[in-house]
Amino acid sequence: MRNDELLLQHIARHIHLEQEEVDFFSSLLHFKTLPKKAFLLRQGDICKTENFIIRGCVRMYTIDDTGFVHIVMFGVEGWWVSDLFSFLTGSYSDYYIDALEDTELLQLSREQLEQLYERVPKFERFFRILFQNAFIAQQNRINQSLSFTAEQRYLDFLKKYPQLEQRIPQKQVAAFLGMSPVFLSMLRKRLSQR
Amino acid sequence: MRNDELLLQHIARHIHLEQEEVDFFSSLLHFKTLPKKAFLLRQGDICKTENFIIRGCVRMYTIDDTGFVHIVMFGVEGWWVSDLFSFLTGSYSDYYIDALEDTELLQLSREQLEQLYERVPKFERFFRILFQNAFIAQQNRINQSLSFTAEQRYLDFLKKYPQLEQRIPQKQVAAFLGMSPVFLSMLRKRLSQR
DNA sequence: TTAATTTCTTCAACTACTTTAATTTTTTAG
DNA sequence: CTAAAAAATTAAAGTAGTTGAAGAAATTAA
Repeated sequence: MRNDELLLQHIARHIHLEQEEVDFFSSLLHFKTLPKKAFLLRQGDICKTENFIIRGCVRMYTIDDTGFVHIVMFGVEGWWVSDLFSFLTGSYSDYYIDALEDTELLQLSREQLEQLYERVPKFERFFRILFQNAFIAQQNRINQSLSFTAEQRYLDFLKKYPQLEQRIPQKQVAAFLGMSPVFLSMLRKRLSQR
Repeated sequence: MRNDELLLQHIARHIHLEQEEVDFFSSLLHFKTLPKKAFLLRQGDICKTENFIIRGCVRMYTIDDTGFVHIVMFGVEGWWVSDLFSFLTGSYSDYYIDALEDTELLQLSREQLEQLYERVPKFERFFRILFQNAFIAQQNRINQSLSFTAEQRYLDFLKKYPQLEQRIPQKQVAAFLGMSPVFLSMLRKRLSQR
């Protein structure tokens, strides 16, 4: 199987491409493996790529003054990750991205992306829909962080990403949900006793 | 001044339009006034429009089981508001949108938007950039809701939207920042005493 | 396989923030 | 301009979630 199979499937859901457009697109992609614990981006770096995950799992996070980790997103197969702001403006990133499992990525640099928009404008549509959906998901998450208790956030996480909990250490789940690992452990006990 | 002046300026920052494209676009817009306290959307409604604010101020919020208001976003001049998920899927909305001041809007329905994408595909680019920027802003807000204290969130709000605090009741600011109005009042006192 | 490291759990002390309720100030409406 | 309603302040009691510390369990590495 071609390593861009998954990505092409995702694209085909939203736009139709001619074979030559597929070939051009594929020629722009750069394949990269990221072993577990390796960094894709560190605070202070400039984010040079948009990254599509074809296998594995990454987290994107910040570290505060007291050394705590706060996870802004997990990325698994079929997701895009990058610090978009740094990527688009060339500014230094506040974020870290590293691999929680051995991971395989397809990368697009900014110049390549711009070439792509120019040569195949249909990709404007593809990314418009991609960001539109990402925006909706984030708006929902913001709403829940305002209106849900820690327990509700955890239960919703289980429902929304049923497979993810097995793959990710519990303390990372806590750092994603905005609670301490100790409290998440307590929550889980309380829930299991019902 | 034409009532679509502001919107056309925003668009011109990202794409170039021919006069006939401008005219076609303008012909799709529907002007609407929303008096203070009037609803643009209620929970249970289907969101039928994307709304560009040319004057005034709105809030988008949910109400939880205990009757509390949680504000997901404010919108002022130059911002788009809608429940995108409901708008795109036709599902019932969880959100309320109402006006905090007398407000004027330009509205686009889904059919009109689809016509627009078809006749002037450059708008794919415009909305791609719009959602891309909105995504970045939201990602930042999620990160801050995870890693900032209530005080840091308030100070950042003041810095990011210096003009907004004058226009919006303090309790709404609290509902936006994810703290109780009582606590925000305490915070402000503490800060002013330094 | 074992040692080393990381993660998870449990408990108790603590704190950032909420809740309730009473008073004052500001805004709105007639 | 005045009355009524809404918003902001203050104080006190309460609670959801944190912190720190110590042991148990699981994972990693050699």
